[in-house]
Amino acid sequence: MTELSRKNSNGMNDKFLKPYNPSETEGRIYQLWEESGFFAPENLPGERKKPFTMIMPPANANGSLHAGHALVMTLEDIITRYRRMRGFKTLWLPGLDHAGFETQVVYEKQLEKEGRSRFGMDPKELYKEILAFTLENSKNIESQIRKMGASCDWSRQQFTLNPDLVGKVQQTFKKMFDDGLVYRGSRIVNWCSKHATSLSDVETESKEKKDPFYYFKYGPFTIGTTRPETKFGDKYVVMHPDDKRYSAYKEGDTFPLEWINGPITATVIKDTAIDIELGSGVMTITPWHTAIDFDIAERHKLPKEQVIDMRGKLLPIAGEFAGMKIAEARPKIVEKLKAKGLLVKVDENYVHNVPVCYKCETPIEPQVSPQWFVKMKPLAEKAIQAVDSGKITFIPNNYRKIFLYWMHNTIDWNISRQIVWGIPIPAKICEACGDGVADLADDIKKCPKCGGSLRKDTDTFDTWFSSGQWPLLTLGFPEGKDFKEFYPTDVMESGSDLIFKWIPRMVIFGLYLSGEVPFKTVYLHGLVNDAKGQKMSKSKGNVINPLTLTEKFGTDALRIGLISGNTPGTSLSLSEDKIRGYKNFANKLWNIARFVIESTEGEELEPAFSAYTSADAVLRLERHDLLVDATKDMEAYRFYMGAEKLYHYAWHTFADKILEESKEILQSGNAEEQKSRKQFLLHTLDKILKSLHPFIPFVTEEIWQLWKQPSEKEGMLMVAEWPVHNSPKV
RNA sequence: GCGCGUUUAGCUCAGUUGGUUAGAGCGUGCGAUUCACAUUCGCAAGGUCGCAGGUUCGAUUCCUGCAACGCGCACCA
Repeated sequence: MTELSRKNSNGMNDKFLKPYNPSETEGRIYQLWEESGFFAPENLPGERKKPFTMIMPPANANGSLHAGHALVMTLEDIITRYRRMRGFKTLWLPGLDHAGFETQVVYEKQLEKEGRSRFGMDPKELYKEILAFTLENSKNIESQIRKMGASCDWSRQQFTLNPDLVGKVQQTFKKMFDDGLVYRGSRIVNWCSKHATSLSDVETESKEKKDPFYYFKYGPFTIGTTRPETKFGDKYVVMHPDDKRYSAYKEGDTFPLEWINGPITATVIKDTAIDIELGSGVMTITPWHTAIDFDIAERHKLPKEQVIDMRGKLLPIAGEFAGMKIAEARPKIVEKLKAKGLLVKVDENYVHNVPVCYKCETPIEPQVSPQWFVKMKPLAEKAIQAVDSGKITFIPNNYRKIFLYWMHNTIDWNISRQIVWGIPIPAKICEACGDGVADLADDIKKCPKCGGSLRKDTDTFDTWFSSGQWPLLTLGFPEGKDFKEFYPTDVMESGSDLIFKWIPRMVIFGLYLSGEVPFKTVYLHGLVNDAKGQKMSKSKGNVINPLTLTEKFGTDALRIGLISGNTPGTSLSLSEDKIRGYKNFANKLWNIARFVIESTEGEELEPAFSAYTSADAVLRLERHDLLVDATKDMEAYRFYMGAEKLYHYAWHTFADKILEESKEILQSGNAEEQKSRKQFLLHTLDKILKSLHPFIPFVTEEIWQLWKQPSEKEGMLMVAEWPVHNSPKV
């Protein structure tokens, strides 16, 4: 305080004589905020009845802050600070996600570097190592979130692996099992052979690949494939029932043929899933490794045979090729078929999209595997209803369509993962019939279906199974005090890439467990790309570290640079030049404050002052219109626009025009004119600081502290009232 | 292939329900500046608003078609 209150002979604070220094200021100001306790809603001054709640998307506890996080923190902090200044009982609740598969992948990479592998490690030991790794990293993330100025309530911080939360997630599983919404089934799943786990449909990506497309003679038919290595067990040939070319063949007809490893007998199947137009209109099926084939086999009750094992090697069915990896076996198999005269032709330029593991890009090997599934249809229907009836608003609005499309086309969700890093599935598996049963208390001893003996399930939940319940879990559903007060939350702000992965799951769990939507508004921001609009990636070397930018230009500059011109939903290009420009703005504001304080020496801001000259009255009206306009933008989540308007007003209207002409008035105007102008300047500085505070909290608070020198913490800008009082219609 | 989106100044992008001379930031050029700020100020150049139709008194804005790009989904027959 001594430093803050030191003034020079003119009454000016010495600090203003130097340029604004973010690195000296930010840590100190954040500490001031945090110590005030105002991040927690119950500590906020005044009487606040209406709650405003936003849950922070839990950061992955496995890395450090990237440019995308910086945007999340900025947007959400703007929303939070604005609501707080509007008098809401504001809660922004932070948290961390163990990020199951993601984290395990990161850790496995580290193991690889050390020449170790998770295969063969004691699962408990591995879990302990990853936990230590995660806890270490999470400290990093937290301090980086603080650096961004995030005014979130650290006292309520949550972690998905807190024992309390783990218990609740497991209870949800039990409830869903009892309600018939979770079942165990041997179905075709996305399998990553490298990581040896199943993945949900959103954990795969398609990658364009050019592969040779082979045509083989299959008895009297020609079949095409890019994957000859799966064809060993193919003994059903399928065609469309309406295909005239093959009307001579009847369902169930058999014929002998020479195949890869010798003569086999094939059977004709007719199925409408076949596309007559495509190729020869005939294909053989590999039910164990192709989703469509699996469905056909199910429909016709055909046997399924595994050809490739869970680590991507061929099984004994492949004969001489057994034990080989796919890449090695494929050319050899083609060679053999060619030698036998069965190779008809090869199209070398076949381009297709191959699903790959989104982490390691290993091609997904569909496998039939016993897993836990969530029945999506009944849950999705509720979500559709909620959105259709307007209970959830999407910003931008086109995500509503995407959300609904997704919900109308759900497939059952595979929630079990064969990894240790995650929440254990509280279930037992029957050794005899393979069925599973939810078992929270570990007190079921015999299979309820067949009486067989049981083993404990060693799988863990898909991470989205827990993060899908995040709004409920963080607020202490069902009995927590916070849950009663703050649920449903107001806004969920998230990356647009999570429109499938995360948003629908939260809606589904919210409706299923609590009967209410988890949030009323979904705000989706786009990707943060580099200056050229290219996606940032380590391999391209164009990753911009937000913390480097805060050190160089200050957090405020980064924040407002990320926000202005960034419309929701679309990706933005982040360039250093832009941020540099906003660094100048922080300093400009600093000097505006210095000038106003200096030139109004001896004059106190009179809240009720009204004796403005006619010229000043006009300026006052303009200022009012601008602030109302900006408030509308805030209410409509047009932060990019509000920020720009306020920026433009502060710099190009207030500083460039009004301050310039004030020099004249303050020197040669009469007493009335001078008084009027001084009051106008003081009021305007006051309102500019307040309205810009959500965007650039550090410099505005620092100026405020130096200017007002509040003796009570209630006098902080952070909890000052927003300069427009009523809610303008948007 | 299906769906969603984008296309406006050299670059990155705004443009709020169709309405005079289409805007911002950065960049560029010229000039100013001992007086809050060289992290400054003023002035300027620069756009057939992707292309082709249509609706309208009037279209960057609405509709149709096309093209290019991006994203998502499907497809390894």
